[in-house]
Amino acid sequence: MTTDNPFVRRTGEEHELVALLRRQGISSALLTSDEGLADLPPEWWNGCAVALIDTGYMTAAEIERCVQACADTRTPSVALTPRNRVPNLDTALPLTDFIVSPPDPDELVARARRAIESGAQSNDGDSSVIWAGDLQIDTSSYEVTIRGDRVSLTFKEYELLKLLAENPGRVFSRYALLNQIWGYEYFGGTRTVDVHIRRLRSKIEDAEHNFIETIWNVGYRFREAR
Amino acid sequence: MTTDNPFVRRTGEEHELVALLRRQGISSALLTSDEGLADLPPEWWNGCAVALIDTGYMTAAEIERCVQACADTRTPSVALTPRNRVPNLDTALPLTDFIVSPPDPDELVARARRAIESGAQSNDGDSSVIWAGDLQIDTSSYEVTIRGDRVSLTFKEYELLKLLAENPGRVFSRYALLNQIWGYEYFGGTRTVDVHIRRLRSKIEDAEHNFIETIWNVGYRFREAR
DNA sequence: CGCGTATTTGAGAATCTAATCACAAACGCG
DNA sequence: CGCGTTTGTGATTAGATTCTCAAATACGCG
Repeated sequence: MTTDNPFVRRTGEEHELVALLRRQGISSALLTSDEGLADLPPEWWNGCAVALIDTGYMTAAEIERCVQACADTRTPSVALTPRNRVPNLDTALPLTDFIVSPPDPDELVARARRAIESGAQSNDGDSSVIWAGDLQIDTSSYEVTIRGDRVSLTFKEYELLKLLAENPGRVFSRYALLNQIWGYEYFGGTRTVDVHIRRLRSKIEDAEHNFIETIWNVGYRFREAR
Repeated sequence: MTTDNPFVRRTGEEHELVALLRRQGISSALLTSDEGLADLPPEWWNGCAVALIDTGYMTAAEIERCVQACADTRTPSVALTPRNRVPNLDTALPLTDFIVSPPDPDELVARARRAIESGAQSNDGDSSVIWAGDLQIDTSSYEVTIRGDRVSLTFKEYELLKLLAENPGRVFSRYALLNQIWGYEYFGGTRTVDVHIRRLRSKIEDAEHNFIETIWNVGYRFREAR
């Protein structure tokens, strides 16, 4: 994230907020004016996971332009609003969230996280999507897509993939998988797991894309993202 | 909104919050426990534009159940969270917003408004007509037309279609449908849902138009618009 | 390299779920 | 009350999923 943009003023307290978020692994920018906003290159926005908009000294029109710029670039936005101006907040603004300023650090971090999360959710209100490389698992619609293509999985295959993909790198023994997905101990077939893994693989993997690794003598795991 | 529900305790400060919102024209309920939540009839939720969840004395599991109940009924939810528990907020929860408790009145009103707004946006603004592909559902006149032709649905069929079509892509389990439309848990009859789905399908679908998808082992969903 | 063991694979049987049907009960209404 | 409509339920059927078994293949190790 470029730090020398003219309109991203970093004086005293403001700078601290961005630093605070960075310490939490969140890249942010603090907007204190709408000057030059329109001229920012797309790359700049890519380096900014969430924009803080300090509305303290802005006019309503300025605030709107900042909020709009964020919305246009799909950057989540959190407005810092003095307590006495909270009632004036325009609910029609495409603002992701707001926080009373001066903000409590924990609350700011929480709101920044939530703002980023909410942006990640595609269209559906409460849809939660697990991304795993080229794989996308939508747990609210039970849909799995691989590089955009829809994959049709059976229930058990889906459960298996979800469990593995939620825990990339973690190795699950067959026994553990049986317990987690089948819900009770099986009499007989630990082979059952193998077969389901096989069918799952045949649906989501091809020569150049391999997701599920076999750990000999132990079990299976989802390949960690590189 | 019924005020004598056992789990919606209205003691001192809490009651004031609901009253405060009502003075602003916002109907709300304050949840302080998850007891009896599942048994609430759909009408109850209709009278509640936004739910305040006082997380102060709840366990994480209780909170999750409350939040989930709101999400299931598409009621916006705002969690009242003590300052020291803000960092523990689970971003994965389908919570609409949160506010540090004890809340500032103006901020609470603003967040309640925004929460309600955000929920309303999920559908088509303020139009009473739901469009879903060739299907048009007029919620003010209870009329359904498909490519202009009027379809005559029974009450339950209409309710079912409306719920599904309002949430394209979202999967509803039979259990969820029973709760939402029938309003209480059924003894035995999950077949009931199947049969109503079938009757609905026979009225709105034909060989080349398929709206309702079956998700094996899970439930049904309205096909997402492409 | 060769052996024992673990995993993968294929195909069919067994099981389970959803769709369908037929009918009964409940409801609304003149 | 009698009739038509809507809703609920059990039985049956069709079809998809899951499980099992055995053969083939891959791996680890001496």
